[in-house]
Amino acid sequence: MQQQYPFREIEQAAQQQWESNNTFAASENSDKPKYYCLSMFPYPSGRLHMGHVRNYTIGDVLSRFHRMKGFNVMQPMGWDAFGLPAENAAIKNETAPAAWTYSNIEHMKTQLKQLGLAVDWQREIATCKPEYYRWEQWLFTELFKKGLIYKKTSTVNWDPVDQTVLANEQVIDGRGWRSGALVEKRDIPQYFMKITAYADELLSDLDKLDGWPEQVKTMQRNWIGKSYGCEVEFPIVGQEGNLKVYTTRPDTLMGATYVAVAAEHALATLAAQNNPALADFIAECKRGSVAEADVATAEKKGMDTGLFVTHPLTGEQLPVWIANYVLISYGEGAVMAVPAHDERDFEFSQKYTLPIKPVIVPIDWPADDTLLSDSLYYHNDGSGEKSGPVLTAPGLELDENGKPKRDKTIQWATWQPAHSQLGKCVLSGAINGLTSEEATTRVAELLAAKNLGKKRTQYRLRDWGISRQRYWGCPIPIIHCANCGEVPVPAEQLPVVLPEDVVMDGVGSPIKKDPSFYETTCPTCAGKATRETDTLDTFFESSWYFARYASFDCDIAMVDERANYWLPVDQYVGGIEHAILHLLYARFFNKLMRDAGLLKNDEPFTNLLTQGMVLKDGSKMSKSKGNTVDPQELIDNYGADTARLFMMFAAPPEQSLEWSDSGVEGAHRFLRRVWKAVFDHVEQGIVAAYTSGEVTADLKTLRRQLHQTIEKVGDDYSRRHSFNTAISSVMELMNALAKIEGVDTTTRAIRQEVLEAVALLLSPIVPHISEAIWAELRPQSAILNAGWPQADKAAMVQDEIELVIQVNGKLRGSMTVARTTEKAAIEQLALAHHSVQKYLEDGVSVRKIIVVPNKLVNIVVG
RNA sequence: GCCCGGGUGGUGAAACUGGUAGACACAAGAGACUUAAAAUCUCUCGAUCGUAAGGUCGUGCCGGUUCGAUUCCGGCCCCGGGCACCA
Repeated sequence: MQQQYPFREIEQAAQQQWESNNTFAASENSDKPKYYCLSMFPYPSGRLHMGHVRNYTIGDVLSRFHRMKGFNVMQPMGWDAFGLPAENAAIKNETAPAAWTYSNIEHMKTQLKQLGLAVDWQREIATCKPEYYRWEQWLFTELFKKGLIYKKTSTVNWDPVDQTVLANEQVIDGRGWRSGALVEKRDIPQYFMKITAYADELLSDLDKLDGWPEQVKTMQRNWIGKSYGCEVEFPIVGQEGNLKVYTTRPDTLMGATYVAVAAEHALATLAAQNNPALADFIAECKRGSVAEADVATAEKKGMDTGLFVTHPLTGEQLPVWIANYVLISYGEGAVMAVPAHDERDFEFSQKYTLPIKPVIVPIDWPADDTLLSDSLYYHNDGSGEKSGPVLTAPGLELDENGKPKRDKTIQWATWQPAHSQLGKCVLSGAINGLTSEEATTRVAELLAAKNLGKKRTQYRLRDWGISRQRYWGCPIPIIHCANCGEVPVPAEQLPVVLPEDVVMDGVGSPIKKDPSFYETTCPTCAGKATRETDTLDTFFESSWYFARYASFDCDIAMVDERANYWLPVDQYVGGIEHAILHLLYARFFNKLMRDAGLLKNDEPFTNLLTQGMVLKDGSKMSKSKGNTVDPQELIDNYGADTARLFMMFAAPPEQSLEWSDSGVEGAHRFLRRVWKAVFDHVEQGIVAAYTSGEVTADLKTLRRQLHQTIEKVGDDYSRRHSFNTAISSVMELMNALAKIEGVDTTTRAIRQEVLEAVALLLSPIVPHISEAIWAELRPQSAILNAGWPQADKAAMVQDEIELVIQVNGKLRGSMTVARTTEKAAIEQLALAHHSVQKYLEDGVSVRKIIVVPNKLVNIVVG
């Protein structure tokens, strides 16, 4: 054994052996329970970054741990290979996106192998290869035939100078990133997937996902956003037809003081026909990006259309406004505005001095008939502090200005109706006195009687637009025929292959300018026809790759029976940034594939671990911030085991991780200490690990710690995913071992026992060094066959325990008692304890004694 | 703006079910070894008062519940993730 820790040699040797023996090849023919461990596949951007190292180390630790626990493990790897960066790189470097992508994959694959991942590389897939995307083209045609994919117009960011569609990311402060031109919204026809048809199941099945973080499920629930409300129709004054709105608060209908429509709404277009000022305003609203964050943070602006609608219940005429805070894509693209009970409507009404009419009060307010009409009080206290309107009832105390006193004892004077809580209806005619819940039902009935509305369930979730006007993506398998319309490409003509040998000039997609791609014949009538030249959203590829790994080499179907062996994925690991979109789309695809008879499971991922980001100097490592650390240097200088150990030790996996050069040094130092401890032991000759016999108290304590550590580390790996504390407890064990100096037979046998266990406990995290030291400790056996160590329960038993003594909850001392000491005896010992005595003087009496078993005694005096 | 997280020493963090705040590391300081340096090893290390014993304060801020709160509740501040065409 070498005295110095030879990490390069060790790592190379181990990796070569794993590769030549196909050590981590997964097979469906096993008696063991299966464990499918999947990490989110990387986009082949060129080089591995620290986020990859963290993600894949977590996945590898879980894979290797489960392998040791006796599972039939599959851990695959592949490439999310289509996407925008390849086009940008192609324009910049004058290379084809395909060539750039393939060379990146080559390099990154080498890097991943240097990390020592227990991956089954036979199953590698790249989504840009026809043998992968032909199957999603096939699924597309099937879903198209079923009506689950359809075409409609929708809005994109348009760069009027570059004449191109921009991704949200490419819009900076409302301008195109290359041209600097003001971006416009433009409507173009696109394909959509009917994810809303699965909204209910996507929502309700979240309850089955016990292995998912609660925060992710909450985010998905809110994203789907099921709401129960009402559609309400407002007849348009002087014209045929009604303006339809959707509201979640029908109980506030009597408080509506205007209606607002989105700039894209048909009524807005109509009103602008003979009104240039309005047309200008609509044009202004259509500037800027389509991103919801931009729309929602924009200053609230609006303009009166001059049109009026009739309130469906009161007959009152309400003005119609165009407002930039109304989203065309949600509900009906129009809202009834109730400034008294909606924050946004309130802000808008303040700005444009529209009336505010409070109609909801807390349940225990006086009955409506005691409210006088002049008791309605619009409040703006002039303090500059934002304040809603305040309702006041007779009998309330008013100050010298006639305003209700802001006094805590008079609840109403400080209650601001603009906060949107539920309550009881007042000043509301036919629904006076009803609770919000009762009013909701009653309003629906009243509207239904007039044929001007009804109850409706609404989702925030929208259908998924999948068309992209870009080159480097999967071609949409549709043929446009003048006679037959949109014809899906027949299965036997798939795949529609994306030409890879192209030149990117930065103006539009090469296939849109390539007749040899788009000119074709109609599969139905054989007449001249053109291919669709849009490509699919890259989320399409990443929505089903988890199934393809099981059937990676199947060339007759999208997936085969092996998918039903491996799925669902037992453990999915990836960044928290994918909590909504990717994970929702993948769940959706799983259900689509199930309903197409391809899969049996309802949900794709049983357990989910969302890993935090890698930061440096408090912010995310990224090229643009110039704060990246190249993992390659780390691997070259310290080895993969150090990189892995540091990543797992620096923070729990779900939290963000702060990069630290000296932390890496520390991780490396620990591995050297482990190596040295084994070297020193082995130098004197290896022995059989301790099994039984008399031991000294110190050795007994060491063995107790050893077996407690085995138990804890197993729990940390499996239940808690708390790799950092697993490592720290092994460090503590090594520190304890270092204090034991004896060289007698028993001590050496116990040292052997500890070191063997340390190799096993650390092996999921640092597999190379663990394998090497195991080979020294047990020359005739392989660590990969050793399995997870068993904790010896008998060795873990503690005869004496330390109890903390508190007086009034403050720490005053501690005492050691036998484990079996009775509660009463503990109380007496605590009262008699010297640290307690001075708190019992001066006639204070003991009021209560609380004994928390194995923890503490708290004496309450007073 | 909306939804979801997070905030603990000089730093990364630990405290798992309301029960000893700061385990384990990093950095720093002191010492040992060495011709010297590196490496390694030993000790100190939240703030504050005290010669010491010991006391007081302390987990973003304000308030509450409790014998006891980093942990539960209410309100606020700051930082991060997502917002449907970045992946």
